[in-house]
Amino acid sequence: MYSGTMGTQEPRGTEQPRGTQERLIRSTQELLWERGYVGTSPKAILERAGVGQGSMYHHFAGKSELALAAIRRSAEELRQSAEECLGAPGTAYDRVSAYLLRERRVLRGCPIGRMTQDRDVVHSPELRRPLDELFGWLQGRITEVLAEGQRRGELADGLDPAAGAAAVAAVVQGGYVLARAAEDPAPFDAAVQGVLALLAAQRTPGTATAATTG
Amino acid sequence: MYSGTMGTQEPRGTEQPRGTQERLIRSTQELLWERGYVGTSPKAILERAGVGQGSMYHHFAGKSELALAAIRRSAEELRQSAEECLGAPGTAYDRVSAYLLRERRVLRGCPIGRMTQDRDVVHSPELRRPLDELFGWLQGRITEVLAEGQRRGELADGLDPAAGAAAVAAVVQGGYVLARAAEDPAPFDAAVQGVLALLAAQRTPGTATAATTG
DNA sequence: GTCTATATATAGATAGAC
DNA sequence: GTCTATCTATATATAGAC
Repeated sequence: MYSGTMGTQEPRGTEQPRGTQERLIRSTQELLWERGYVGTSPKAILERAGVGQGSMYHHFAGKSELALAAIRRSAEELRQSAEECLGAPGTAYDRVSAYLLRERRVLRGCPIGRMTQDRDVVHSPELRRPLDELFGWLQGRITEVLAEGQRRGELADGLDPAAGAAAVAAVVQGGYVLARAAEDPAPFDAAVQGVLALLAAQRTPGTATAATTG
Repeated sequence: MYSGTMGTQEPRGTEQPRGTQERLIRSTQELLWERGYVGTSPKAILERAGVGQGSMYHHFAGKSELALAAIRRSAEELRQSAEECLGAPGTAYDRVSAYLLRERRVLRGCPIGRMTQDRDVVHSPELRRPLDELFGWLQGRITEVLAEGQRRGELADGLDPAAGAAAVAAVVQGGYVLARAAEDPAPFDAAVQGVLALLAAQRTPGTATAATTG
């Protein structure tokens, strides 16, 4: 049985090869990102992790339990990464802009968004939950940022924060799709520029770039 | 060998069960949509089509050739469907709005967008080409519509048509992702409303709803 | 805990009868 | 053109030795 993503034993600090369980989770994260759930075999996982089959089935009951740990981990990493941009100081526009423009390896796509195209994942309540939670959090967080911008007088009152937030989140996920179809990051960048320009038009006069209006 | 999507023989008009080859393409379209390329087995295809294994390998060299025919067909159907909205009369905003609001079975996602998450598809130049062409066409077509709106004086000159078009296309694809993560069409609808509201703010004063300005 | 068999089902395709 | 064997490789997991 899988003994929990966080629990039992934290890295000792001087743990060299980082532990079998940890390596299994990491290689599963990578493979799910590259190949999706159905395209990822237990064999590929243990080969990339450099462990034997017995080890894998000792730490995890099977493929789906390992995938659950990997998906949770990826979602948490993504959440932290987004929060670094969205929680930074600056105007609402600046923070959303930072989120949209942060360095991404566009052609690799989103490790969590990708999972929504995997039948076995969305059909499993357990596996789907981390996706739902991450994107729910993300939209909520962007909504907060936009609403705060309105309260501060940076953004037009007519803007619907929740709808704007959904559009921003969708542009990122859809940008990946367009970029992968073209095998070129350009459509992603264009979509981001497009939504940013539309959002910029919602700024109130005088909210140019840096407004330290607490 | 597969003898071409369009060619050799068109439906006779009174052809009852529609032909083995046609049934194979249709069931492949469905399965690729539901399960993706890697998740679709030849066995599943022929079972859904109701034909034997020999028939399938008689008409198509293998899975990838069949997938190519199915993907081309789906892309063409999608193109026609989009053109019905984007080529309709009305203001640029109305036409883009019609495209964004047309009836979609949101939780099923986009049959072509889905393929971008399939490693075997994007790594195959032949299989990826129809995706590239469809999304390239789509963004170009929306760009035209927006640019035309500007020329007609309906939309603000400051709007970048190509970036706006990329954003619109991305919102649709990303909307599917958010909706599937939530197992609920609501995020899709919210994203569409969000981008439409932002676009509406680009309309010039006096271009309310129906402007028959030829 | 980790390893090497072993086992069953399916994937993807070929061969050859009708 | 269509069908039923047949075939090899892999997916996913279990068993049991060390």
